[in-house]
Amino acid sequence: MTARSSDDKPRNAQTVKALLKLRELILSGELKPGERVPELGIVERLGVSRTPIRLALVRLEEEGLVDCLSTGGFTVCRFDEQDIADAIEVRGTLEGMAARRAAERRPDRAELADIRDCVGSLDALVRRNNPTLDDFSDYIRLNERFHTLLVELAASPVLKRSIDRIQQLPFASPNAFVFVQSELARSREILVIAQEHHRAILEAIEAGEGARAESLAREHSRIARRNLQIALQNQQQMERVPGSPLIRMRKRA
Amino acid sequence: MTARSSDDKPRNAQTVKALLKLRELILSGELKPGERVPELGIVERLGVSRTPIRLALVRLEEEGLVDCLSTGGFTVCRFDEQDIADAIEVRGTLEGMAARRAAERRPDRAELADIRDCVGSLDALVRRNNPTLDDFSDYIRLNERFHTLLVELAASPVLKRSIDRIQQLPFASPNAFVFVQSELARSREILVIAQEHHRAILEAIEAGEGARAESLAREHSRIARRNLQIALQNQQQMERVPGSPLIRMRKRA
DNA sequence: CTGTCGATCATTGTATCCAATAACCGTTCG
DNA sequence: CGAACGGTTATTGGATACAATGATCGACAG
Repeated sequence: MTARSSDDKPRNAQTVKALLKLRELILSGELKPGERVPELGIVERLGVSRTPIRLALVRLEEEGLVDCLSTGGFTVCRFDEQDIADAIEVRGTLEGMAARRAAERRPDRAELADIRDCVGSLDALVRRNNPTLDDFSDYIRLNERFHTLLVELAASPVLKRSIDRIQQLPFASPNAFVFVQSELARSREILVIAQEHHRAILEAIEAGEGARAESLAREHSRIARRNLQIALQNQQQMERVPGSPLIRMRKRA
Repeated sequence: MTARSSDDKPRNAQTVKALLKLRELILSGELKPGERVPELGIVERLGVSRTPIRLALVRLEEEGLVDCLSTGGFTVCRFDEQDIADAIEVRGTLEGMAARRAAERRPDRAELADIRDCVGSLDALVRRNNPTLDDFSDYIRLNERFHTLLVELAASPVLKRSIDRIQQLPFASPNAFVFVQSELARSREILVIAQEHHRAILEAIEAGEGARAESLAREHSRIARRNLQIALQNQQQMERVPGSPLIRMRKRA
């Protein structure tokens, strides 16, 4: 989609701009859930003609961020707590399948080099007694890398695509709720547990233990579920979840 | 997407036409894997202007049937045997999650009525000693219904959407390989086994046995995997697989 | 013969316009 | 007050035109 020609400017630069900006308007809450996306308003706002905007909206619909109306046009989608939890679980289920497939493939030394390095780096990070904000930043980067490498080890384009697609929902990504950990009194402990999962998943893959790898990867996604529950008790944290304006909070009786 | 106004003609009738026709051209092999989709050629062929065609192509890209080129435009995707097997497995994994979630929800009598009827109808069908072609037709309809109802019982829009998306690949649908069974000498036996799975999945859901339901649903998708293997030995059968022109057959050395 | 360059043509992305239809508002009636 | 209707305005889908760029072909040089 970000089709790039030789000078690195996409051939469809206006469509890319429309897509990025629209996504931003939606995720920031400027375009509110349930409201119609006003094409002409976006035209004025972005300085792009309607055509690329309409192409971008079709893509955003496939991402799950907008729905089309029977009368024409699009509205911004809304998600509730259950949707978030389910998205995390779908990701965990598919990553579980990726871990199992990775183990079943019996990857060789060269294939495992990157993920071993990554787990080693995560280990060194987690071993620090008082994690700084920089440490947390590094953790987020390496965590994402671990998940990416895990999926690549499964060597299945179809599976990767399915995982990428659920992760188009911003709150479904592996790092979506990691920030919650950084604010807990026992934040280091949770890092320790998460890293134990990473390490054990790698170990299971190395040993060709598919069922173990799958179970561990699915349990690993439970950390995000736990963080979701924590964030739900804290409005300020919930506001920091990627895509939070799309999330309808349950009314307090 | 098929946004329909009050008189049942979609407001975007040209875009729908373009989408349906393009999909057909791709799945029938008229637009060949690896080849560029010629917009103007499609304009002439369908009698639709370029705008709806381009909107349809973006949707087909999200379906996985076309890829965009860095130089602009789209090419038809190609899949190999591993992609098919993986698509079936992703579907099975997600349907496994659906079955587990359905069981965990403890649905009441009313919620289970439809799927019970469906399983009952499948039972009556499978009990016949010599299945006719009409029987097979009914089987296909009821089989699809079973899978649809199963996913609905999970009561998760996010999960349903993930399953719908993998099923956009034609060879990943629950019925994609059922025809292979109709041509086997022991075709009734395979129906019996498949129906045992349906029945047991329902039983597990009724009993709230999530792990059992999940395992059964995943094993159930293995029937399609088996039929894939059978079809791979038989060029004529392989040609009848939905989307077969997209599939690159392995060269015989 | 092969590679490079330039010209031409075909294709695609985008902007703009037109027409259809949905939404909104005001008025009237029960 | 609420519902129905009609008129007006706004919005969206589709068609078309224009410009940019990629692909192709022929000529020339090494």
